[in-house]
Amino acid sequence: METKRAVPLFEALSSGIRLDLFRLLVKHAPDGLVAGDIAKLLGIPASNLSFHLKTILHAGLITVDKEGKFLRYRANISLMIELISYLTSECCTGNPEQCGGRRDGCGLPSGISSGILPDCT
Amino acid sequence: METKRAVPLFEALSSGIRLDLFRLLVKHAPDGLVAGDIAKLLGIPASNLSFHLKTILHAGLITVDKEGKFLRYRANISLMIELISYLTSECCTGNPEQCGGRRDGCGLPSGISSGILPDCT
DNA sequence: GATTCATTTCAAATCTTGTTGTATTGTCGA
DNA sequence: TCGACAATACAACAAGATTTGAAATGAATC
Repeated sequence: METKRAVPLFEALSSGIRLDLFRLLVKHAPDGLVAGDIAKLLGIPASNLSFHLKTILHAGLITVDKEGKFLRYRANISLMIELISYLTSECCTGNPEQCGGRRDGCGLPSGISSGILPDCT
Repeated sequence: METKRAVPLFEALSSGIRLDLFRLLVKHAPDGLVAGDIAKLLGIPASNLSFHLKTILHAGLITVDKEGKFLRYRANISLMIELISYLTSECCTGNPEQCGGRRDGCGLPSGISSGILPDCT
C-alpha cells in the first residue's frame, strides 16, 4: 500500500464515531448491519450516521449493498489487513534492529514467531 | 489498547505531512532527527513543522530530547506496534472466520504462520 | 396510488484543523 | 555580554469537519 492511499484510511478512523462504527461492523461480520440498526446501536441521529457512513465508505473501509429499502453495510476487512501490513512494514523496513529490540516479528502481536517480516528477522 | 486511546493516534497519522514525518523518523531510527533537518527534508516552513510535531508528540507517537539548542525527535515504535496489535485484534476478535478467509493469522503480513492471534487460528 | 418507513440530502451553525509570517525564547560561541 | 542560530509561540486567516433538524428520495405494504 502506498502512503498516499493510507492517509484517507487514517482520516476515516480518526473519529470516535467512525472507529466505533467500523468495530461494530467487524463484530457483525460477515452479515453486516443496516443503517437504522447502526444508528440505534451507536445512539446517534440518522443524518449524522449517514455523514460518517459516507466518509468511511468513500475511504473504502466499508462496503454497502442495497436490500430493498434497506442499505446493508459491511466492514472491508481485507483493506484493514492491507493497512496493518503497511503499518508493519513502515515500522520495520530498513531498520529491523529498531523494532522494539525484538527479534520475534516486531513483537506484533505477542506470540509471533520469528520470520514474520522479511526485514525483521 | 483502548479505542479511546487509538483515536488520537489515527488523528496524528491522518495528515500526509505527519505520516511522512513519522516514516522519516522510523527511517532514521534510532538516532532520530533534529527539527531543522526534518523541516529541510520535508520541505515545509519551520513553524508549520512545529505545529505538526506538537500534534504527533501530544499523541505520543514521537519523543523529543533536548540537545543544547537543538531538539531531537524520535519515532515511538513501541506505541506503533501497540496500535498495530490493536488493529489486528479489532479486526479478528470474535470473528476469526472473517479474517479474509485465511487461517494463517489474518494474512498479516504474508508469511505469518498459524497461531499468531488467539482468535484467528 | 396512497401511505409508511428507511435512508440520504441539504442548509446552517459551530467547531476544528492547517498554513503562513512574525515575534519570542533559549542556547551557543566569540 | 553580544550576535547568530534553532525552535517554538502567537495571531490571523483559510479551509474543512461535525452536528442537527427538516425536506426529499425511493421502496414496501395496504
